[in-house]
Amino acid sequence: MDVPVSVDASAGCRWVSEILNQVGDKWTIQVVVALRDRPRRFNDIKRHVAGISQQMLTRTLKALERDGMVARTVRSSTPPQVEYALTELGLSLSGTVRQLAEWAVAHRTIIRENRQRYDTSRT
Amino acid sequence: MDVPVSVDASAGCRWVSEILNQVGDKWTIQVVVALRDRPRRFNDIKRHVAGISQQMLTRTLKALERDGMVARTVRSSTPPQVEYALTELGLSLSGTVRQLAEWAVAHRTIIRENRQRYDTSRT
DNA sequence: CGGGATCCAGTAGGATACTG
DNA sequence: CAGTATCCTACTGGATCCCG
Repeated sequence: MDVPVSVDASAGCRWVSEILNQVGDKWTIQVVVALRDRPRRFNDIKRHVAGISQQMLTRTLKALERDGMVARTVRSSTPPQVEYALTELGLSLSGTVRQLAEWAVAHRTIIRENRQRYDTSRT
Repeated sequence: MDVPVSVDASAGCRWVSEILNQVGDKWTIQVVVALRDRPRRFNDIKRHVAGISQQMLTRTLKALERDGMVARTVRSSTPPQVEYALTELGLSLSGTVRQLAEWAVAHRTIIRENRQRYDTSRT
């Protein structure tokens, strides 16, 4: 893989924005995190994420499947079982996201303080 | 700072989503990238980002300033000069984002292929 | 030059209700 | 159980005019 490492706006920025736009939507990460340990079925994910509607879960899973982040396996039986699992691509993303997650957790206090200071300073 | 490093859904996920929601919006990253090399003034950033409206640039900069990612310096003169610079917090974020950027660039081809395959497979 | 205020279109996302 | 279809609301983002 001989990929240019530098991200100099022209080529990379649009893509980074696009990726982050998906990853940064309201649910994608939480779904990915829910799948990181093991494959899960639809309502299993729904229970794990908590707060997501079946509508949004469907959309999120479809987007992830489209990108090849998640593999969908249908087992025809009664009741039907559909299992979702992270692919290697999805797993590698989750690893990268984890770093951002740790950054977010590590700096949440400072950010919270900054916001409060900013908000109160302009009453 | 005794912050738990693990991100096990309950505490971290909401924050990660919130951070990524801002970082992943349409312009934040590009603005941060524009400021990574050196401080810039409003229209300088606007020229550098290309495509952004002054409205969205204002909002983006305000959000970044609120979080303490960007410092705003006003130099009262004619014409007035306002300079924006990344703080250390903003710089550290840009470092973390850079990794995600590299991931995005490195996997863009695969993702593009996955999407095409998915889209054509369900014509 | 560096914005603020306003108006407006498009989309993300929530709440059901219905289906195989 | 695992979705699809529909409707509705809120926010995002663009354009434009105005102001210090």
